[in-house]
Amino acid sequence: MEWFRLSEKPSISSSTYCAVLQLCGELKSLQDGKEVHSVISCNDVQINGILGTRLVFMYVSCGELSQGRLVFDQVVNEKVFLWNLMINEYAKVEDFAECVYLFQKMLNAGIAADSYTFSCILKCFAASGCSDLSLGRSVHSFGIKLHFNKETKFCNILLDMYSKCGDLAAASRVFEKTSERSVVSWTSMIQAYSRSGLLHDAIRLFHEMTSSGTKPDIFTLSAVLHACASSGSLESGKSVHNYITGQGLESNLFVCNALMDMYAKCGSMEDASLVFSQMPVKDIISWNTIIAGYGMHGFGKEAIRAFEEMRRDGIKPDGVSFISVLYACSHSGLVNEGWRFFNIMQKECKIEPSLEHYACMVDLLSRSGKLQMAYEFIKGMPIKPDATIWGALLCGCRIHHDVKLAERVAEHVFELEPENARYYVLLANIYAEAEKWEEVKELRVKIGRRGLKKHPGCSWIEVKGKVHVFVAKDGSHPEVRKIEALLRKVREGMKKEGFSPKLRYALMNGDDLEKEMALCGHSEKLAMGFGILNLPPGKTVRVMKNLRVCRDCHEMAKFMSKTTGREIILRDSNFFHHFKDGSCSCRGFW
DNA sequence: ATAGGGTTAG
Repeated sequence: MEWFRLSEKPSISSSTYCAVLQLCGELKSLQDGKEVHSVISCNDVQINGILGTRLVFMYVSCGELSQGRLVFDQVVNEKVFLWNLMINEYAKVEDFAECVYLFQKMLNAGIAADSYTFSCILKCFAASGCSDLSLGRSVHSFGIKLHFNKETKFCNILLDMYSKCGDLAAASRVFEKTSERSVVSWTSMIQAYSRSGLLHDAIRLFHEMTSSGTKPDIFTLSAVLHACASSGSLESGKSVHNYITGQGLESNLFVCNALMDMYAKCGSMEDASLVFSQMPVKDIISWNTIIAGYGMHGFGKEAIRAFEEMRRDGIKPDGVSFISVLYACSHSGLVNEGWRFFNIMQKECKIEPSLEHYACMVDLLSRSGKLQMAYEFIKGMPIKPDATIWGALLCGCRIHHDVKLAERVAEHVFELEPENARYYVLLANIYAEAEKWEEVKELRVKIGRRGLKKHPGCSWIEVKGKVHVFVAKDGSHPEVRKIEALLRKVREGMKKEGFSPKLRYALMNGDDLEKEMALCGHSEKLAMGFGILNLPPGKTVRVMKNLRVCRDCHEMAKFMSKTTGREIILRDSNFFHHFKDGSCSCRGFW
């Protein structure tokens, strides 16, 4: 710039301006860039396509998209590169409409799009997760006409676009047709299965990939570990871990973070903390993952200890760290500690609490029975509470059987999210547990009228590498008779020791025997029974469930852990229960 | 001269 300022302006050639602008763009110095632009204007230098491109590049690199667009509109541009530059910028800020507009304008101007143009526009489709896929499809077929489907990169971005827009079948077709699959193709397809909830297909594809000779990289490993984590397949996760060690990637930061998360979500905090302790370098995500892991398992004290250790290590907690530690407090009933962190966050760390933080606090208060205080807390929030905030209080009302307050809270929830079946089901359960059958019926009608669907309860367990799925009241599993016989025996044993079935959780109107039968059909009981019958003696029974665990099942699990001498680890939609010697790690806070 | 996939909380 010094040299530029001193030089005789009229003698500077266009290509020199280009070089200087290029530099300004790369250094992101808008001030200098603007100065060069004004010199160009003052000296009446003609802004041709080449110089215009540099100007646009300089502005967009400095984050001045609208300035860049002004220049773009002024210059005559016949080069595809400049159009790509512009389209890519709009794709980055997810301005879907502008991307499409420029794309069409470009075609009208007779400029031939290249594969990069397509990748920019498809990236924008993917980012917006567009519900209407017809545009994406037409861009796809247009790309085929130009034979871009021979290019692996083009296919990969297409695959990703379909996957992010929720069309798994189309994504899979693209994958099948990709002739030269790269590691990115495989990773994207694994991710596509994972996104659609087909976690075991994701894991299967990973094994297919390794046997096909394509070597997974850290992106692939993170993706497959995430699939293991979501499905809770500890055995699959361990086999991936073995692969990682074999490749010498066991010290990689990303891989370790994903590994820890996998172990935590598969119910093994021992393995998670082992990975954590052996990491040579830890970042904030590593710490947040371990804190959240302890929280999920009801190890509140350990979560707090990790949080303090992180601060001693000189890592500044971020918003997620506080969500994790508050969540841990709430699942361990540590109300005072929770308040303390909520204050530290604001006063010491200067972090403005977000909706998630408020949700944690409402959860903390209402879970521990301070329902009225939680209500006042919501009323005093400086930002507008959303459905999850009121939903947390509604959950608390269920735990503490407060029907009156639940009705008031539900009004807020239904107003904010009228289409979410979860909340209607939650209120219906509160009514059912209070035996208010008329109200239950009314709500069921309401759910039906709105065309909403309740997710059926479903549990699964891994035995010898195979996943066995149980759905409530579903007798299709070949061993269901044997399981039921076992459960009946357990129930008799419980009754002898004075544990009566928690009939209010049968959620149905009927006589006691009917209720007891309904409770016995719960999917988590079936899965636990199957595990006890089929796993070698002494081996921990690990069961996953898609919804919250039922209270009666919780009692039975405690009892079974005592009579069989086994540990039972049960993962529900947001928490782990460790049953051992007749008690549970959650100590009632869930 | 430009490019594609991944890890935490809810």
